[in-house]
Amino acid sequence: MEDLSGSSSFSGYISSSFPLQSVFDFSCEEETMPLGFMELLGVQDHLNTSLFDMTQQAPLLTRSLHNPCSTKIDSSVDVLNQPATPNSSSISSASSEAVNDEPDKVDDQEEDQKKTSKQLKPKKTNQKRQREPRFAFMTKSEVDHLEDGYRWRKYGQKAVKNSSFPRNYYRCTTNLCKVKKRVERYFSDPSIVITTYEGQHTHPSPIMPRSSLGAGTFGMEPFAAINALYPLNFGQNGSSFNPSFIHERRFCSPASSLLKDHGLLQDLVPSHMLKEE
DNA sequence: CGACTTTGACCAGCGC
DNA sequence: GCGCTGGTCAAAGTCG
Repeated sequence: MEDLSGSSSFSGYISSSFPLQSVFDFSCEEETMPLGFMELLGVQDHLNTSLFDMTQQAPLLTRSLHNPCSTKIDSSVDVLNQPATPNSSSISSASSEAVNDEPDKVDDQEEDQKKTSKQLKPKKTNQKRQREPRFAFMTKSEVDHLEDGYRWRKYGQKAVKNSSFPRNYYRCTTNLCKVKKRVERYFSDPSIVITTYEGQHTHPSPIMPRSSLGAGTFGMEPFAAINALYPLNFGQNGSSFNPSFIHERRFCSPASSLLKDHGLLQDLVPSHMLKEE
């Protein structure tokens, strides 16, 4: 399509397609962790075994993405730090913005929409759109929509600039649950799916049988498509996204809570795979 | 028939 | 102010 050829950097792609480029903070510093991934998914209280755990049995993709650097900071992005580890149970819910005035806006919208049947949403001035905290990660998968234990309804699809693959928008089908997710393919490697979650589930996973997850077999059928999983960070300082963070994080800070004993990548990545390209 | 997907249109935010 | 792009809505279509 357009300038794809010129912008083969992942960060560039992220910059254009994710409003979260500032969020990819792969520095090795230990920072406060407002929300863990599974907390964002709303499953931490319901499942001891996370999606990350699923991948322990799956070969992790250790691909080196192009051009690690280059970042511009998008200050509009929610600041959300990396979940320490998927297993982390220490949680401080401090997602900076998000959450608040949603109900009011929703009420207004609903009323107005009822009044003006075909008319679309009332305009909201004064305020920027408030967004839920987000968490993005990459998976290597043949299917776009990865099963994560929740039920999702697709509500939109958009062609994305700099990508020949459309972005799909999903919403949790559970009543009162406002969690959304976006799914798109990495334009330079269609086998990689980038999933971005927004918001927190307010309910247990409706379709994930807990008993099937804990032990060795843990019902892999819904997850069979997942070959690899990259957590993408939501950092605070807009430092560069480094696609090789998978490797670097492993080595850069032994004391880092990101990786400690049960750090994500140590859980996920066999050491020999890290050495492979 | 209900749940879900598709798809075109509309709106908001942002950069120029 | 204008145009571009991302995000969302909702009617119509599809599927089980």
